[in-house]
Amino acid sequence: MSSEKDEAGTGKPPMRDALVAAAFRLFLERGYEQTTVDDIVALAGVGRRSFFRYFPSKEDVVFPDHERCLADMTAFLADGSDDDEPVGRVCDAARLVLRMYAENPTFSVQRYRLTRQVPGLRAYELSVVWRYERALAEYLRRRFAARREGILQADVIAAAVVAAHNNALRSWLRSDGRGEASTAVDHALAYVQSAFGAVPVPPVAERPEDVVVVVARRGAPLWRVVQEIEATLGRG
Amino acid sequence: MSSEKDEAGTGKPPMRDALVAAAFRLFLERGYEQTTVDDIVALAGVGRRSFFRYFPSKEDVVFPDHERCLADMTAFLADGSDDDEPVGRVCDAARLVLRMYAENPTFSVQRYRLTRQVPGLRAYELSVVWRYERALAEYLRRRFAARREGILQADVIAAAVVAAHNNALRSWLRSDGRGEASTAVDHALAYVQSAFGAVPVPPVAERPEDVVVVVARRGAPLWRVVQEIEATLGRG
DNA sequence: TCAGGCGTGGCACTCAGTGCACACCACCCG
DNA sequence: CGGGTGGTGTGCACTGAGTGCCACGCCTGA
Repeated sequence: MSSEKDEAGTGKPPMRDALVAAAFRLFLERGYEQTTVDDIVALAGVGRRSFFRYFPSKEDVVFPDHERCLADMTAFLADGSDDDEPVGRVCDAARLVLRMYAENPTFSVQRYRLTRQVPGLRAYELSVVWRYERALAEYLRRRFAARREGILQADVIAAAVVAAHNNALRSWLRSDGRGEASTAVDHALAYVQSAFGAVPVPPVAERPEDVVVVVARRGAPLWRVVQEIEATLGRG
Repeated sequence: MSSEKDEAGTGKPPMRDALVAAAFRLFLERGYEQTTVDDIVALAGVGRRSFFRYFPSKEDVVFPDHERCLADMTAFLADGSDDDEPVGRVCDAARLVLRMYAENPTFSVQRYRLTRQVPGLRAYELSVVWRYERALAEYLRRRFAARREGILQADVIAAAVVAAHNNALRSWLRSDGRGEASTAVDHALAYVQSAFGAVPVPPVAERPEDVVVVVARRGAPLWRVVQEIEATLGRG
């Protein structure tokens, strides 16, 4: 094992990457459950104890960058101002996750195939996704603190955003990472935004003389009302 | 260990129940992770091997009835006719889960406290919830097969229904199972139904003179407009 | 009475994960 | 220069979950 120095100032320990690479080689050629941690460390040429220094569990080696991504998302949500439209903000936060997947399409596709067929990994992925969802929900709870049903709305909208994101992400992964991932996700998130009323407003901002009048029957489905408004406002 | 006969035709093996009882006694008095399977089988007076005959893993003993409940939900969804309103149907399916929790309030509350503080159990619960969500989503996918965005809508609505249900369920559990669980869930599910268009509408439907007029500046954030409408319509 | 199924128990084994002690290396300090 | 000192990698022994296998008792039907 060459004791390589950390080159070019990237703070990445090379050993960690070596373990991920060795793990995936074995997972792909003989399956996740058929690979023991001993196999991985043998191929990587390191001690078994070191594996658990970098990854708390065998499953963690399959999701090596989610911890960082979750931190990025939390920071992104904390950075926002109170002028941000909340639902749009959490949609943008979800796009951060997509970007991480899109950075390494082949790796992401391999991991997707792995998690699809190994129940243990699927369960682990659920707990990862759950943490993203919690981060979004906590943000929305703060932003909706004034609303009567803020907590409920926050949880539901966070779940919907995550579901839409995952739907688009998975369809992209199923296509072997061909095509542009972001368009599918944009489309899916737009659906959620339309359902929950918040639509990006950016371009039209300065024409205060334009006024829209909407007449709605009390008891009408809210989404129909929103659809009308969207149509009237000239987008959607 | 008295070799009791199966009384009154309930198809329940007594050994299974004895294991659940022994497990929860130990979990509550010394914690989940501090209790080994050996402890459980010793208290229940059975062989260690028999534990894994009834429960595939130590975690399963905490959720002894979810398997049956999931089967009930699947059957319920399969039984429905094509005339059912789909979103209403999945909401009713979610209420089945609530009913299971409400059948044993004290047990449900104990389990809730346990899962809240043991990460491993939380992860396991996620995979249980995921299976419910999949069942709902599969049903909606079938019902929405004709829609352009049927798959996306099915996944998003299923996630929203589950999130709303869980939000209400947890608030009920946090109150130690006091009060009526169903009212909170009804309320939460009504919010989801209003967001996704299928509104029961029953009582208000016949008053076409109730009209809401909203005046909005073009370019105003749509979510602000929606907030006004929600307030005016008297929900939210 | 014997044959065969079934529920159960015991035993040994694999493997993930942990605690602990030790070795090595860099850097700092007197 | 010698001796701390902290971080990082390693070896070892141990716990505990989960599994495969086989043997035993029990019940049932031929």
